[in-house]
Amino acid sequence: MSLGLPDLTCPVTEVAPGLLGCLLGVRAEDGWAVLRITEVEAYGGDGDPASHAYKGVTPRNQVMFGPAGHLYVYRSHGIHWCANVVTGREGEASAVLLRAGEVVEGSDVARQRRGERPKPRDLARGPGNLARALGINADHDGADLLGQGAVRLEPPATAVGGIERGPRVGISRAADRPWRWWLGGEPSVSAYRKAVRRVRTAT
DNA sequence: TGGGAGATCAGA
DNA sequence: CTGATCTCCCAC
Repeated sequence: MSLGLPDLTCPVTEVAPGLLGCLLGVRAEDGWAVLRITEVEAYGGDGDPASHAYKGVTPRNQVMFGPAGHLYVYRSHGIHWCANVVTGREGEASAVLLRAGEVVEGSDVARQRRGERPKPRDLARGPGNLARALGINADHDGADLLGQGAVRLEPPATAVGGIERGPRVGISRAADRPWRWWLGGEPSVSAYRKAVRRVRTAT
């Protein structure tokens, strides 16, 4: 049960569960929407082979090495955008992947961005869908979450409880680490899937 | 409810 | 060539 925002400079495995229930507001070109975070994953920290920062700084992951409280956005599978909250001390890359949430404001805009197909609970289910529902893209990479900018992170509106924990989704390395946390009973939480290596393309 | 395949591209 | 994914389609 947390009240305010967690201290983002703490170790990522402590910060991650503290982000559950927090609110993330995003202003994009086509509108403003707010989301209640219901599922997260920790990356980085001490030698995490599943982290984008595992092999050091690159143009893509440089935001992860910066100060806590900024948004790290990357392109996934050439199709989706995924958003992370950078944590820890400057220089030591670590971040919390936002995997799912419940849209609490601007659901009309979110619906417009996601299309008619998905059910209400699927609006921001899964990291790619979450980013799309909020209108997050490369423009938001590096955004300061604690100021009055386009992306803002705010404390939970109500007490948070019922936190559950388990292995991360869709990764092949260090797949056994229980670095995913979610709010039990929340319909927006991703279904667990093991990582599957693609076999090959014919010919 | 869950497994399998395709889409599509940036990173190393 | 692989991947911190999603959606559609099919079997059970």
